[in-house]
Amino acid sequence: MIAANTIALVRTPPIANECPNFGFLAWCKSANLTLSESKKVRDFTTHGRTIEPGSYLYNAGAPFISLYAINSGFLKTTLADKDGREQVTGFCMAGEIAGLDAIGSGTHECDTIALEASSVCGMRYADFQRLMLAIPALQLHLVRMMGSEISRDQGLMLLLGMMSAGERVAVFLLNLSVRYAARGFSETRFRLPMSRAEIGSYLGLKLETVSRTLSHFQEIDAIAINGKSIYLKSIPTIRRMIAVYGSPKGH
Amino acid sequence: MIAANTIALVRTPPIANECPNFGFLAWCKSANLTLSESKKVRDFTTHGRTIEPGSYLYNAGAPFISLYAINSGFLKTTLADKDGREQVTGFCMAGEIAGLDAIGSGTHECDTIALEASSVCGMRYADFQRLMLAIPALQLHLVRMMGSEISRDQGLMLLLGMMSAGERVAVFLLNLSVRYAARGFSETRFRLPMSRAEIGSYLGLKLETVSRTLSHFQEIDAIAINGKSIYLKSIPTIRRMIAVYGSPKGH
DNA sequence: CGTAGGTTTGAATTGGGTCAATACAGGTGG
DNA sequence: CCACCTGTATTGACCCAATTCAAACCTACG
Repeated sequence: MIAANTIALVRTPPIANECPNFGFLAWCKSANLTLSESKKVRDFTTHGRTIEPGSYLYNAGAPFISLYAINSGFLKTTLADKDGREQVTGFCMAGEIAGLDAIGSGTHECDTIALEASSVCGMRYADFQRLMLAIPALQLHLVRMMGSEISRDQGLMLLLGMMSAGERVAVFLLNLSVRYAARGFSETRFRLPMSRAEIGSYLGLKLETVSRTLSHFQEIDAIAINGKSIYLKSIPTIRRMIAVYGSPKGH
Repeated sequence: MIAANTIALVRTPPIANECPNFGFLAWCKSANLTLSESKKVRDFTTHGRTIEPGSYLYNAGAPFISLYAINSGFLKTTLADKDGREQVTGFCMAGEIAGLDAIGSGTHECDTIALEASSVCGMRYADFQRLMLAIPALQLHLVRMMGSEISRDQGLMLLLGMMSAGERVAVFLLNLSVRYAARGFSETRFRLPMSRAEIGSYLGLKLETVSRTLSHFQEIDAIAINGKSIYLKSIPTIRRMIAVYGSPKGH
């Protein structure tokens, strides 16, 4: 232990370098941990695991070992019912945490799959629990994270329960825009790393409907889209699609 | 303090009597708390608040003060988007906990409204947090509860995203059946305390569709229904409706 | 350069929504 | 005790948004 610490003093690069851009340390900051607490977290963190596009970060049914902070890349989470039908339940980008779905049951309920080459930091949940006992702020932060996951899911339920295709796609684009902006990327020009079918699955629509809706948005000059590259030409117009442009199910 | 304890020894009825049937103490048991830990929880619990049908346990936007354990009765939670459209996001029955939606943000996101006369026990979250620091098992239990809330929501997302009307209603009936059974009630004969419109809102359907689907289930002799009373004549038949009886959106 | 997977677009179909009329249940008051 | 009234539930006829089926079109990649 002492030897390890001593060595660490010599060869540990600045903290930021071990979790480039995003990762658990950025996350510690948002949890308001002190520097020494952050160091404790770092000691239990594995760095820089990379995942090829199309391969799994973890499988549904796998025992819950670790939480993952996404450093870079883009992943999807999918949930299957017992009849084999599956639905995309979320997309994960740099700066976000994956694996929360398993905390309740101890088993992953989702598959989490890279859409493009991604890099993650991992932390064993057993270690995390031990740290939580020592660092109350960490505990609160976990609860808050799970709370926002619940809010997110409930927003999606609202979307799936009562929005028209146009509204769903608009919500989806605006949500991505906000998340890219929060990470310092352009809020108007970005890539859609997922396929039309995956967007459709997430929104409860068929891929053809997604494609048609995007074409329609392009016709009315709200966006320009070319394959996976999109440019939001008028965010206000897109925003106006929600709850104004036809909501056949709304009251 | 000492005086209070002394008095308590004399006049405190058996724990169960303060939380009849369900409530926080039943819940402590499922959290594997020791008796003395349970007593601590009880000391912070308010008992027997009753809510008239149609009135609110709490409003969306209200600051998060307490968690509630449902003793008896039946409530719904509804979520509204900014355009005023609202959707039922869940039903709560005796033995379940309400208020978890607020833990993330500190503000209730849902309205929670009694469908029939209900009685609840309350516990201030501030006290709960303090107890969590003292009782690690409580902490784990909260996290597990939030985890199951996430699972529940994701199941509903699956339902809303890819199931036909028949499947949705079948899932709904089977889910209620299981929950009633878990509480010692009949799994085949029970009441639907909510209106058709509320069922529809929860399932992403219109009330007419719910009514038609129930009538159809009755025609094929899977159920007998009369207003709010239902009898599941053949649970296997209902189970077979899921993913077999037409799934227009399924693959 | 050819093949495979993803995307766009068109035409036909349909599940569930909308509108509307009727039936029923639970209270209320005469 | 019954006639009335109000809100909920059922049922029918029609309609439309989104799905399904199908064909053509890209784009990437070996």
